[in-house]
Amino acid sequence: MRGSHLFTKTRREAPKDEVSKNAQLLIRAGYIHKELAGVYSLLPLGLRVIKKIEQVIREEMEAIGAQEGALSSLQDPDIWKKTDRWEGKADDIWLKTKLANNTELGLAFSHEEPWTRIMQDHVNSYRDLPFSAYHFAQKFRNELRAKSGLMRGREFLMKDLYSFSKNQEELDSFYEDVRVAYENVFKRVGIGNTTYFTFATGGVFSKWSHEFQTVSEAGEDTIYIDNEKRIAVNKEVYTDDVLKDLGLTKENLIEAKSIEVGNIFKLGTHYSDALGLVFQDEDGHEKPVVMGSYGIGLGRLMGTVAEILSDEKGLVWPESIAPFTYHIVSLAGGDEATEARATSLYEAMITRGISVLYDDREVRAGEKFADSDLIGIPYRIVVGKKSTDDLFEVIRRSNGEVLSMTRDELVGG
RNA sequence: CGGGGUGUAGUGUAACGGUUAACAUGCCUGUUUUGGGAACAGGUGACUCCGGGUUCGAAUCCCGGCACCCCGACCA
Repeated sequence: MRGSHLFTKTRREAPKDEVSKNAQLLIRAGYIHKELAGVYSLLPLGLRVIKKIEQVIREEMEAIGAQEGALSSLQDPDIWKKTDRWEGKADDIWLKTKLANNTELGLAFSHEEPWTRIMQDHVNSYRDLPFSAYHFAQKFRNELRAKSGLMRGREFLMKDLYSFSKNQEELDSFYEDVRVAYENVFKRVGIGNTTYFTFATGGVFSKWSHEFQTVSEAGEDTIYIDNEKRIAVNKEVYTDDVLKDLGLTKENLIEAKSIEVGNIFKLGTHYSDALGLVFQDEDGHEKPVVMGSYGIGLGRLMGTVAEILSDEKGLVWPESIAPFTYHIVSLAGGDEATEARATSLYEAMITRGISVLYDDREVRAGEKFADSDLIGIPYRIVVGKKSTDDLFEVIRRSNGEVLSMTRDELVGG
């Protein structure tokens, strides 16, 4: 991608209606556009990051055998009535709409019901179990108060995974697989060492649910961390009984604000009972499928990385989810030989399929550096009159380290 | 949903109830410049959120609405 073709522009100042660091930086750098409170559109750079995050998650989901589908956002009220999530308390969260003939529809705020119903068509025997399915889908929630940029929105992309098992043991086993997969995801996107496996409110079928909480002042949750055991307890279940149960002592716990970047939850047979998702077991008896659900909000995750891995100059993406790996900054300033050198490097890298943004704009060095810092691509290759055809100055965005790399090293050949 | 706050060029800000709504930045022209947001000159860009009202006169005061931000409540 050539910088001169990229339609987004950077801004010196953030719009005054954004207070959160994640939204300020992502808007200033041209990753996202705010449509409404709690509703953001993705611009080319932002979409690249989201796609990268999506791919990291996809790889970890495939690694535990989950199968990808894609369910609709428009929802049939019938199945939600069966689980008592169409009216009453759920009214607070739904965004509902109507067809021309006045039929009511909902915009999905989650997908337990539709996934469960789909499985009625495909699950008959114990031989069909266990398995798991996931998708990346927009969620719509009528948040009373959207806030903190990408942290709490009314429309957002979420990966949700559902598991279908014969019994509790199978569910427990898969649940553990997901825990490991989630830890891998958070490690890979660069927030592994500040993210804690956290005990939180459970449900009817399990004592706890678990959250993955990333320590950050931008978070809305409060957790108590045991750094030795690398686990935490959400404030909502922070009681003497719970601590005793978990073998934790107050003296070893540190209170911290945190962002919930993932949640895993044992559903038991709540949804399968309500919607009649059953299978015939070896013994000939009909039994409800035992389920689990597991979610990661992609936009929130992008926002969390923006919050945590940024500095006063701008964003700092880890290679795993950066929109580009390299940022060639050409300081030709009208010097044809320099420009040719930069362009030649760019074209060679593109030919090799290397992810590179080439700032070929005719602006001054200072502006290019400032923009490059703000956009936060991991490696900046500075091509100026000082560089030669073979040796390039490469600066690591995360720590400012200056590397000297040959053309062959950069082009990979 | 309760409480508080804010709406003025694309963006950030200013303007006592009183000329043609100002400054910075952005954008356009030109000259010069070219390794950390350059300089100069000229230009472009606003029914001051919407609707009423008070007044000789409203960006400014009052009423209603809408939007946005913050705190709280809420968040399978």
